[in-house]
Amino acid sequence: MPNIREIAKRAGVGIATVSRYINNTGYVSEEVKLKIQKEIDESGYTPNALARAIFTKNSKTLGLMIPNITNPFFNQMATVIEEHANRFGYTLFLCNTEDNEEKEKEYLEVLKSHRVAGIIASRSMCKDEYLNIQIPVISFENHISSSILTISSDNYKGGKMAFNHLYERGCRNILHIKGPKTFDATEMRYQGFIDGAKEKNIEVHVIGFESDFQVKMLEENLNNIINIEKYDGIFVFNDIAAATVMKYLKEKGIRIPDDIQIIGFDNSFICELVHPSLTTIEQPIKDLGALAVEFLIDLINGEDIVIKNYLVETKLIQRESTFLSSEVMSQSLVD
Amino acid sequence: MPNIREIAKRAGVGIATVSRYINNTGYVSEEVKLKIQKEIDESGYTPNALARAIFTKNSKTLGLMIPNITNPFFNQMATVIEEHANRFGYTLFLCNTEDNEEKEKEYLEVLKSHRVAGIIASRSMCKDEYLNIQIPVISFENHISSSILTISSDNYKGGKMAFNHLYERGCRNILHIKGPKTFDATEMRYQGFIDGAKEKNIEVHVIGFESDFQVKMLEENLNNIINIEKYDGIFVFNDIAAATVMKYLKEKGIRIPDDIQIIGFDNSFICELVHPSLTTIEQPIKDLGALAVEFLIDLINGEDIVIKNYLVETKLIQRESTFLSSEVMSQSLVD
DNA sequence: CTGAAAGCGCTAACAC
DNA sequence: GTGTTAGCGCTTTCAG
Repeated sequence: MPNIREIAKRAGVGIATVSRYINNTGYVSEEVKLKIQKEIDESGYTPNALARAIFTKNSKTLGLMIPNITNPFFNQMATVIEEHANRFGYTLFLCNTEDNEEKEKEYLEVLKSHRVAGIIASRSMCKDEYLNIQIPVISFENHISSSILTISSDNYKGGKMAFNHLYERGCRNILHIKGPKTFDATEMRYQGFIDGAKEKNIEVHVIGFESDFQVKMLEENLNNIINIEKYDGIFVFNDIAAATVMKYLKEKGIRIPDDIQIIGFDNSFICELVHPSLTTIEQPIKDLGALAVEFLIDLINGEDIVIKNYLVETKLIQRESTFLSSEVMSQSLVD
Repeated sequence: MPNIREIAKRAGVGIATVSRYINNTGYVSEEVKLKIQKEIDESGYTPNALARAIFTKNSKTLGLMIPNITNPFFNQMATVIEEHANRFGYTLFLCNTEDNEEKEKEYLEVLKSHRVAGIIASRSMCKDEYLNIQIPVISFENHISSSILTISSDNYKGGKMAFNHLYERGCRNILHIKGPKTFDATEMRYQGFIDGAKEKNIEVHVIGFESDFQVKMLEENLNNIINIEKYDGIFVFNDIAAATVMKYLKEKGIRIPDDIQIIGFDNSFICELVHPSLTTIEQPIKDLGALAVEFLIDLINGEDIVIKNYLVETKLIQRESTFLSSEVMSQSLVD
């Protein structure tokens, strides 16, 4: 791959002229333009973004720091973020932290060394490392520090919504299967759920679950609930875990929604794939991703962002795992 | 963020000494080492990987070009690839092509400009663009060109395995729901399936499906199969599509595996999530990903790789959607 | 309109 | 052991 000097020489012009032509900055005569383009085409020249970045102090790259690209929520976020970043001319470094502090720290160093223009992070395990970072950072789902804008869906309201939905569908013996304590998002869902129950003076049960997306462990947990059949409604912290619960119930011969109604969180593709389809609280992933990128680009461009917490509304998506409206009619007669 | 000159000045040493210290190349006295480290710590200095790359001609970055990080197969691959790349000190650019030729071409330019050390690509829509590329490339799943090593699981054998399994489980009226024509992988599964059927002198039916991972479209297709209940076994090109088929069947009151047995492909987490759990052909994703990275690193390091096609064995994972062994016993008496 | 030259941050000869 | 210097490929003044 030739460099700009080579192109300049071949085209018989100065190096600055080639630069001006490539970047469309300053005047270049039509005639010269053609000559340069010809040399570029023939040699397969592509400007070196690294050299450019060194000078312009903008690498046009972003770091995406997430626990696990295998998780539907994060891979959907990644898709939206990638698409938007692209629109602004930015390319993404993929950093899977595996919720591992060491790995995240290392990645943070790598991103710094590659001089990424900004970082979008979620569920940090080394929040202190972000305190004196000189790179613009946006966080989603989890709070990192008071100086970093966090974008998330309104998990609290979502949790309350979940409770209220089960309540309205006639459930009075409700269980919440709650996510790991270290995740702000699932913690908020739990809070919203609890508060919803208090408002209706309903006593609810909660069991915790200590790691993300590990179906096996969830199954073990479920076996510890001796009388799961005594509940008539379950709110699970996310869709995949909810699907696992559904499977467990089906295997015990418990009918959904007839015996137990169930509601998840996220509105991932899983909801439509399971039978019966899963009622859930939708997180507006497209909005979350778009906002994250737009705020980050603003920060990169030196704009001041005063807001430190940005909540996006969630939405109930009703499906078969809680009674559909037609069935609710007849059910309410019984109630 | 200071630069190396700044650190050198503050530590009262030469710039080359700092470089030597950082890169552990050449001698530096203990005393000076301490002074330099102190300045690095105090200033939060991180070496500029961009500048370094310009000189060393190795950016220590790789491009991962895949259709869609939302697809479980690709996000699992991405996870393995990321992990291995990391082990060799490489960081990944995430490039979702969406199976879109324009997007892939643009990304190829971006990757070139960022001087990635290598590219791992799958399911390219612009194979010609790879012909004269000056960057090491490894492809997985799909063939790009005769000069590019393709790593994939043995989809042909996998397809045959799927047929044979259904056959052994007693199915004689078998349907294959086949993936898009443009995907080498699903095409090979189809071929293996067909050939397996020929060997047993069984006539099979095949319906095609023209886009990836679009559950809605699959459902529309299914409605066109008037008599799906006449089949007793179905092989679907991947697990998600298979799960969709299962759901469709359940809604029609067809029992799995009693009325129709079903087998998928990939062994993604979906298999364990659906009820009954889904029998499938496992792709050894960990091996595929590890191999892809290792071969790519070899290429980057200038090694010659003569092999142009590397197949990894698939494996049958039997679950409830085809009879489990105990049930097979009694079933074979009937047969 | 165009080119020479300085400088971005780094590495590696090459002297001392 | 260490510092000076050239040069990696680029952009951008600043003359002409």
